[in-house]
Amino acid sequence: MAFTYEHPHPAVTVDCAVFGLDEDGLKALLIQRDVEPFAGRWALPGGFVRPDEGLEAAARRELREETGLERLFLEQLYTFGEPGRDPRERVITVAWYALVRLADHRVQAATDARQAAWFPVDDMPSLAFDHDAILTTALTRLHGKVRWQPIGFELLPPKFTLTQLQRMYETVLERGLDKRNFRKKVLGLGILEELDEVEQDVAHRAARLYRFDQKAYQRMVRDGFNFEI
Amino acid sequence: MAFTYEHPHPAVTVDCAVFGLDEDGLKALLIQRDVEPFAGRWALPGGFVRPDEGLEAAARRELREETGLERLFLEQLYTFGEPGRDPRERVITVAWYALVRLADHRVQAATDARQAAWFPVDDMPSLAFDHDAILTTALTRLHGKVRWQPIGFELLPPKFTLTQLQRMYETVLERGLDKRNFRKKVLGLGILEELDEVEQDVAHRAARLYRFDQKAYQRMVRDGFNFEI
DNA sequence: ACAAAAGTGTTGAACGTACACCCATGC
DNA sequence: GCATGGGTGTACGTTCAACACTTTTGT
Repeated sequence: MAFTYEHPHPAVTVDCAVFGLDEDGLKALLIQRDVEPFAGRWALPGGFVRPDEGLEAAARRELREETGLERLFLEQLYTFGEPGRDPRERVITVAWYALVRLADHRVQAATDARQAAWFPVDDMPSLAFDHDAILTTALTRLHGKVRWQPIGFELLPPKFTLTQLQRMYETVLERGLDKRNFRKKVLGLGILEELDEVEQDVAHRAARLYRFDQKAYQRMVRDGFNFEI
Repeated sequence: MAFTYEHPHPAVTVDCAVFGLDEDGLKALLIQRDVEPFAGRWALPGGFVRPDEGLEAAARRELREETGLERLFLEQLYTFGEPGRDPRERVITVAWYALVRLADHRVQAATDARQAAWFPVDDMPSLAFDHDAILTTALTRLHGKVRWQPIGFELLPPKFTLTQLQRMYETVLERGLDKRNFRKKVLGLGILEELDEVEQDVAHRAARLYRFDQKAYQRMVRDGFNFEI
C-alpha cells in the first residue's frame, strides 16, 4: 500500500517524556529501540500519528502500547522539526510530558517486545535522535511549572504526608525548603484536605495524611486565586 | 510531480498570531484568503512547511511573504492537529505568536496579492479553520507571559516613556495599574536605561525616554534574578 | 492663565525568611 | 530509654497596595 501526495509531506510522530518520583529522586521512562536507526539505544516512548487520530490521542496510545501506562497527566511540550533530526526522512515530532505515580507502576511490562525502564534524570544514558534535547526541555518545563500549577500532586500517591509533598518539591526544584515555612504556605493555600488518617507501618511517629482538594482548587482559581509555592 | 510514502503522512503548516499595539489597543494581523476553503474569510498568516526547512524558518518565511514582516519576536505557541480541522486533508499546524512594533509597520503591503490588515483583538471577525482557537490561545499566552518575561518591550518603540510602558502593560493585562507603584517597580528592576532625551512635539510637559537594557537584563538573569511586573 | 500630563513618598498590611525545640511512636 | 521523624511559633525585613499634590511645558 502506498500513499501519494501532490506536495511533499513530512512524517509526524509524538514522543513523551514521562516522569515519576521515588525515594531516590526523579526518574524518566525510556524504551530500548529494537530497530534501526539507533537500534539498542534508549529513547522516549512515542511513534507515528495515525491518519484519523488526534495528537494527544496518539501520545496516549503510544504510552499504552509501549509502556502500559494509562490515565496519566499529559501536556503538550513543544514541537521539534529541524530537518535532519531523523536520518531516514523528514520527521516532525510533537513532544509531550507526562507525570505518573511511580509507586503504582513499579514494574513495567513492555507489551510490544521493547524493554522499558526508569532512569534517574540526573544519570541518563545518551538517547536516540534529539531525545536528549526533548528531555531537557521537559525537565525545564516541569521545573518552571510546578511552582505555579498544582501538577506536582500527579507525582504523589492520592494520600500523602506533608513531608512527602515537601520532598517532591525539593526534588523537582532542586533546592531545600524550610519545613515550617513550607507547611505554613501549603496549608494556607486551602487546597489540602486533612484526612483522619495517618501513615501505616513506620518506625516512628506516624504522619498525618492529606489529599489534594481539586474542587477547592478549581473554586479558588475561578475566584481569581493564584497558586504559588 | 508526486510524492509517495509507505504510510500516510499529514500535511504540516505553520500559522502565526502577530500582535501589535497602538493607541486604540492590541491588534492582530490577519490576511484575507483568496482560495477555497474559506475563500474571502480572514485567517492567520501561515502556510505549508517546506521539506528542508525548519519550523521557525517556515514561520518567518510565511510572515515575510504574506505580510512583509521580518526580524520580529517569534515563539512557538502550540501544535494543533485534530483530524478534521482542515476540510481537504489531515493538516497539523505548528502555531507561533509574534510581537511587533506596530508604528514601524503601519501600512501593510500584501506582497502575494492577499490583503493584510490589523484588527483589534476585542473585535475580531470569525476566522477560517480553527484560527479563532489559535488566536485565543496566543492571547492567553501573551497575557500569562508578559508579567514574567520582558517580552512586552517588543510591542514598544526602542525609546519609550514610562507612561507608554504602563499603557502597554495595562492593555495586555486588561487592568489598570497604579502610576506611582508601577514606576517604583519597573525602575527598581534595574533593566531600564534612562536616556538624556525627552518626547518631542507634545502639547504638554515632555516625558523622559527610557530604553530596555538587554545586557543588564541578561546579566541579572544569569545571577538568578526573576523579572516580574 | 490654563490645560495636560509628568513626576514624586509615606504608611499600613501582607508576605517571606530565618531559626530550634518538644512530642509521639516503634523498637 | 532511645532513635526517628512529626509537628509547632515568633521576630524581622521586604514587598505590595492605597492614596493626592506639585511641577513643567505648550498654547
